[in-house]
Amino acid sequence: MAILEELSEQEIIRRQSLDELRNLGIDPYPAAMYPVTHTTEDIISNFESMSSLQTNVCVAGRIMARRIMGSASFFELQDEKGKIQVYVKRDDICPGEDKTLYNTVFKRLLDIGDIVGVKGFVFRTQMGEESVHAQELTLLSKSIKPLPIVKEKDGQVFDAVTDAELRYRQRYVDLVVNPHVREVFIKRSKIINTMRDFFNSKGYLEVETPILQPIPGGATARPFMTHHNALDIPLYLRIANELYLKRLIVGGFNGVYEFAKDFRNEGMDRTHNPEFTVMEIYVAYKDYFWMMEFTEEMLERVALALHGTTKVTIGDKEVDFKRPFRRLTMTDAIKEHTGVDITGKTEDELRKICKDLGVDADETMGKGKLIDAIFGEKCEHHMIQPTFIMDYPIEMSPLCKRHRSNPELTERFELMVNGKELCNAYSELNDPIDQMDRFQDQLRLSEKGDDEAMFIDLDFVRSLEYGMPTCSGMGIGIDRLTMFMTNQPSIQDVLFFPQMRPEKKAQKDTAEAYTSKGIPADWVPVLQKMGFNTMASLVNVAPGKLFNDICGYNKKNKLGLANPSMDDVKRWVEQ
RNA sequence: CGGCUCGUAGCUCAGCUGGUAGAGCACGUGACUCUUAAUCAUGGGGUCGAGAGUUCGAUCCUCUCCGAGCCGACCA
Repeated sequence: MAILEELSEQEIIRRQSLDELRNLGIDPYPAAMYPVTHTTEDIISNFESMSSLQTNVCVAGRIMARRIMGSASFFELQDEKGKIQVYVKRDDICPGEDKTLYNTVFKRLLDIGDIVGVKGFVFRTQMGEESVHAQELTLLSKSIKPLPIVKEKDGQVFDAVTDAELRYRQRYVDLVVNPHVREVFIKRSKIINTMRDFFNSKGYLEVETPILQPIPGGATARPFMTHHNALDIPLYLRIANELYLKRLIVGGFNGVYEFAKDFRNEGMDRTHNPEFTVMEIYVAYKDYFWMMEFTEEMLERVALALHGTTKVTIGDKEVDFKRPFRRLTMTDAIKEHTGVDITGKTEDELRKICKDLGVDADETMGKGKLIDAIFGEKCEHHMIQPTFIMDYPIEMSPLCKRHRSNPELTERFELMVNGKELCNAYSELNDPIDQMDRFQDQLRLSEKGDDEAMFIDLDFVRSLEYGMPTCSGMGIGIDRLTMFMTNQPSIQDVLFFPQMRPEKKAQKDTAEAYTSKGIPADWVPVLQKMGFNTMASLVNVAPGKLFNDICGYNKKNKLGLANPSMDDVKRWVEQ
């Protein structure tokens, strides 16, 4: 009575195949290792010699397509590296009298999606296709849920799975049926490895710092809160690791870096995920000029490692990561794109400039925020090619050293690429008295209503009191960098498992909930199939209509159940 | 948070000024020893996202909700 089950017809058939396989003495989930000798890529790339030698190979992977004929068949085997066609001939895999392995197991009990191992030799078919001629076929893992079917011919793909929800929620399916998706993640790994190799070659130390922090410092963002039971204190998931890495510079390391997951309890969109990866690096005795050159070299290396060229396509633009990048002060950038010189302007004057330029500004905004608003609205999106924007207003940068020649500014740069911020770096503030003052300015901002102001981390200030060498630090968003380097428009395409709203299952009462009210167990699946998934949903249903519907359903589907009486049905809906 | 679009078979998608649904692939059965989007024959498969309303009757109209995407706001 398949129709009454939760499972689809195809799922039921596959579960039955599972039983049949076991009855034949075949374990659909064998424990033993399988002695794979080659990947599909090994075979394809060495095909000429392997086929002329009829090299024996042992490959394993997933069945992605089957072309079954009488006593010979072909299937597509997909492994991590690609696909290859396998030729299965009945009398080759069943040399004796018993043809069960071919006729029953291969043709009927195996399915697309199953993971199998093949021992055989490399050859080319009459049609010219590179293939493996199977001499032994082993089921390694049975798939009981049908995969989406994607067809392909001459590189053209038919019925590709594009549904974003399925792709992101069930990334494992996406990776199987859209093999090109894995390229993005392989490149992501290569980006990180290239950076790590670069840092290590300079002798900098990869470190790990706390994710659970009592004070969420180092950035301005709303944190996720949690609670430690034994200590009975609130803890925050980190929004940045800057303050911890600088403590390590105080402790005497010359260069430290961390690829860190940060967490921010804010909005989600095409470029923001609640958890994201940032690389931060701090190097002693350097300043932000040095860091600009370091950043240029790092990004140029990444582009070359990935593409073999410094030119990278992003959307309809071509971005060139060739050193050196353009450098522009924030003041000059604003002058360039608005014609206004903000040098030496007071807060009130800046507010008027905003108004004249049509930039939204309100009373809670200080000088720093006003300038940032002008830059954000009028300049940022023009910076397509990598551009260092230097010398930010002091109010915006409470952890950054004052500019050596202008006390209203800081020695900070951001690297803009494709109109977006990619890197953020400072000559780090190491004057503990100044640092404490800046934290207190933040406190005042927060009292004024700025909910982005920073928390004060007194232990961090204490560490500076012991003395931190001059130092430059830089942070770069790895997700955003990966989006740029792989030309993906959405952060969800560079995260394996982007955050999604939880799936909700339709609520269903158990069979007991029905039977305890006098409804025969046989009728429960019928009622649920018709949408009455809970007893509550039956309340106030017209008994006549329900009676007609379920008896009709019984008849239509030839269930052969004894129909209830009209009075029975009345009692059901009166519960 | 606001605007727009979408949600129909396992997958990709049609459909209907409102009369409970179709295709291709996949799946079942049968045929077929070099196929390749295999082919041929035949068969089964659907709470049309959920709920409420209007109606004799809703997959379709109205409202609410859920989920997704795009744009904008906010946030970095």
